[in-house]
Amino acid sequence: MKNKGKGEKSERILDTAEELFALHGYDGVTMRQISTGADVDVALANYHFGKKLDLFYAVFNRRADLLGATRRELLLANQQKAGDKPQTLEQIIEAFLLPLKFAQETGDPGWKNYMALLAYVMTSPIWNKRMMTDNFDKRVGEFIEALKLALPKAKEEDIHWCYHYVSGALALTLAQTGRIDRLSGGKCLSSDFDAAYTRMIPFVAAGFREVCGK
Amino acid sequence: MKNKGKGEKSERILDTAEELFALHGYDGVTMRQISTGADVDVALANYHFGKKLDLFYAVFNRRADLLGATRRELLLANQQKAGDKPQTLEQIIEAFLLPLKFAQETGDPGWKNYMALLAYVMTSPIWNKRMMTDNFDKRVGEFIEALKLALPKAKEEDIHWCYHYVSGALALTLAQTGRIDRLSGGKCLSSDFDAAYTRMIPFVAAGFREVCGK
DNA sequence: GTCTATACCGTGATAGAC
DNA sequence: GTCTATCACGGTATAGAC
Repeated sequence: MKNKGKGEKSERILDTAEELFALHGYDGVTMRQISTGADVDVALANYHFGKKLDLFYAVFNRRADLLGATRRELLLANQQKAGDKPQTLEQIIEAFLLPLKFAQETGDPGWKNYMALLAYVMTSPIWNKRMMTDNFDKRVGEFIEALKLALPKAKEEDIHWCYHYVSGALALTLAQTGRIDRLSGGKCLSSDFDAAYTRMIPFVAAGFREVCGK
Repeated sequence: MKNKGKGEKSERILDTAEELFALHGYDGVTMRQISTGADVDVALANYHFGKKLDLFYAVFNRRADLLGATRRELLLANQQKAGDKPQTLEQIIEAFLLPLKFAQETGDPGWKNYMALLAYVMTSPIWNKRMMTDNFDKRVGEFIEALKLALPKAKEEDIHWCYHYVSGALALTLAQTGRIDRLSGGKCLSSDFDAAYTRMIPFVAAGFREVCGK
């Protein structure tokens, strides 16, 4: 039976691959860079995970499930709290964003790399189609449904476009490009997820209300 | 003197490279794919543009100047129209977004590819640092200044973060990943820039007002 | 000056021996 | 699990045709 990530070297391969893929993209990374970074033999990644492409999927899927589960839990918990009334917009958006903030706060640097990887996949025409479909789209569907309940007057297209803007704002945040650092002369930091999320929630909530009606 | 883009083959190389880089990223494209796509010899791209990296820069810079100039013109025209009063938020945001809409409406498919390329560069930690600094940051500085005038009560950090959200929403739109098509069951289309821009303006304007104060 | 044919050499992914 | 060989492919330089 193939080791599914229990071995130490196996984990190191995933961690290194995650970091490098996040920074340089799939094609910008070689198996040799990964094995060198993980301090293992060139062939070991192959042995554990198969081809390069399968390693990429393994890296992406490792944390995807956990993220999806946390999002779902938060959304359901809020729904129970709200009882019969629809949730507020802010609650829904929080349930969507907070799991990423929590992950970041674990201190595991792997999560930071994973977020940049997620941004890469979200914004790539190629990878988005191949990878977001299986792992994320279903969960997003649940959010869209919650949004419809919270915004009963809204047209469906308007909700979808607004969700798209949230998704974009989130993706650029996850990408941690360092641009806001430059543009603000150091007053804001790409690494400051807390600053990003606290403003993002009111920002997008106001946007939703404006476009989708109160 | 080297041909700076006047020759027909030279243009074909740029167009093909633009399309492929936009879709697969820098490392995902080979010089041979580019020359095959442009139907020219492998060595010709080298002759006109030098190394692969220089070709990438040539592709990126070709339309960057035009885009920046149009943005500047619109911003200045609005400032003159407004006279002493500060511009409205909506005007500023429009001056920022409309040039991309216009470019799209020229019907030149190259612009569509360029937009996806721009999204790629904007969201990549590596390329953002290398390429957005020279070409775009100065112009963005002017927008941020205009925003400060329109939102006199705002803290500088708040403006920067809100600009960051706009930038993200825009990047994901430019990337044309096709995700909104899937999630909306075909009700919305990635290719429909008009739908994207008309909602984006009120969406982000409301967000700015919420976070940065009226 | 524009372009093609071709050759070079390094590097990459991966399979198979151990 | 590891080491090594294979073989294709990639970027780029050069020589010379038009």
